[in-house]
Amino acid sequence: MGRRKIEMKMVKDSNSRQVTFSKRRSGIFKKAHELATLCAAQIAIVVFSPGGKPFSFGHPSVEPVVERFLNDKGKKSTKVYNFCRSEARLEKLNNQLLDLQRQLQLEKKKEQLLQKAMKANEIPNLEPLDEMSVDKLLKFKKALEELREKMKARVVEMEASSSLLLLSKNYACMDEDEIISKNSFRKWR
Amino acid sequence: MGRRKIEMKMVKDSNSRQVTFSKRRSGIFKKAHELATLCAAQIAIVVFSPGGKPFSFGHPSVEPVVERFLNDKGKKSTKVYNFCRSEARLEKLNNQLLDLQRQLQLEKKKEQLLQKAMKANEIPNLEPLDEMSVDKLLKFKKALEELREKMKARVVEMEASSSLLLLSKNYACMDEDEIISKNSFRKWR
DNA sequence: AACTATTTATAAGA
DNA sequence: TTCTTATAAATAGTT
Repeated sequence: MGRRKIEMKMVKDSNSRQVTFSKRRSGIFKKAHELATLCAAQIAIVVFSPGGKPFSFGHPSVEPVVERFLNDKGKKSTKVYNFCRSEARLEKLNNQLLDLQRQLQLEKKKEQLLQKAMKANEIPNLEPLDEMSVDKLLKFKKALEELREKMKARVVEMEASSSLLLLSKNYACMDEDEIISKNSFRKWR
Repeated sequence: MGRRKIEMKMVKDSNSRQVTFSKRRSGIFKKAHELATLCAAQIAIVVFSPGGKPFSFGHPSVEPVVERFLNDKGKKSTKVYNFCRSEARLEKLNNQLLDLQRQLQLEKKKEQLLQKAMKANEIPNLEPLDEMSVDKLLKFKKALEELREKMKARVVEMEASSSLLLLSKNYACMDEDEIISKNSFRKWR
């Protein structure tokens, strides 16, 4: 499009490349705005210039669109990108918290009882914890360990920048089940 | 662009709107591909059709580009999106894990000791836990409670879909020092 | 930044 | 839906 047709290869001259980038970025953002207007569609674009500078366009804005996308994905994808629905994740976190709370209350009560018992038996400075508590803590620890391993792998995978998204994703979806196929996502091509 | 010039308003007819969406989405994705090829640029696009179906294009793929963008943002913005560097976040998680592990080992050892003591003193079924352990667990619980509260607020705010990003952000940055104010988290809108 | 000769995208119609 | 095509829009090279 222009005075001449150009080859679809990287523009070699750095200055020309920057000019082409600016022009085409503007063009794409304009098209995105039109798409959003004409079709009442949400769209987010993020792009890095050859020099590494970030640009973005979003309707209504980048973040909610991206998050909607990432959340949606979890409903359908089986491999790495298994995000869960927010509600499910929240509920899970809540349950973990409630478990912890119950545990702690139990511990505090037993602590009191045990300390009394200790005094009565002249064994100082000991506090109560039943086997269930220890078991639950061990399970929680294990889950966190798995999370850490996944994050490590991810960090390596993505060069210098690790995935905070994936962290929370894996954490929240630890035992999620509703998953289909990763390939169903890229409709383009 | 076409047989006729059209007004830049939402296409009223639902079918026409879907057709327009499909055509223009293809066009934008093609332009994005060209931009990436010509300029060696990274680009990610996510878009929802009028019917709410997600489509995406990414070079090299959506996630790393989006994450780079979000991470970059945190470095420069004093406002909302203060993500932490991945490494810092990972290290913090690691430390939390190590703390938990130490705690558990301590508990297990004390449990054994206490059970022996119990038997010696004829007090059955009690296990050891020192005051430090309880204190640490209480602090951890408190942090998780704060997280839960933030998530709840967030979910309400964003209609049905809560912010996984913000979850992990708040979680990983729980005791970060480069946080400006608690309110600075809800920036959009 | 502006200007155009061309190429490309696309609205309507089939 | 897919294709055709007249026209609008984008843009490569130029000034």
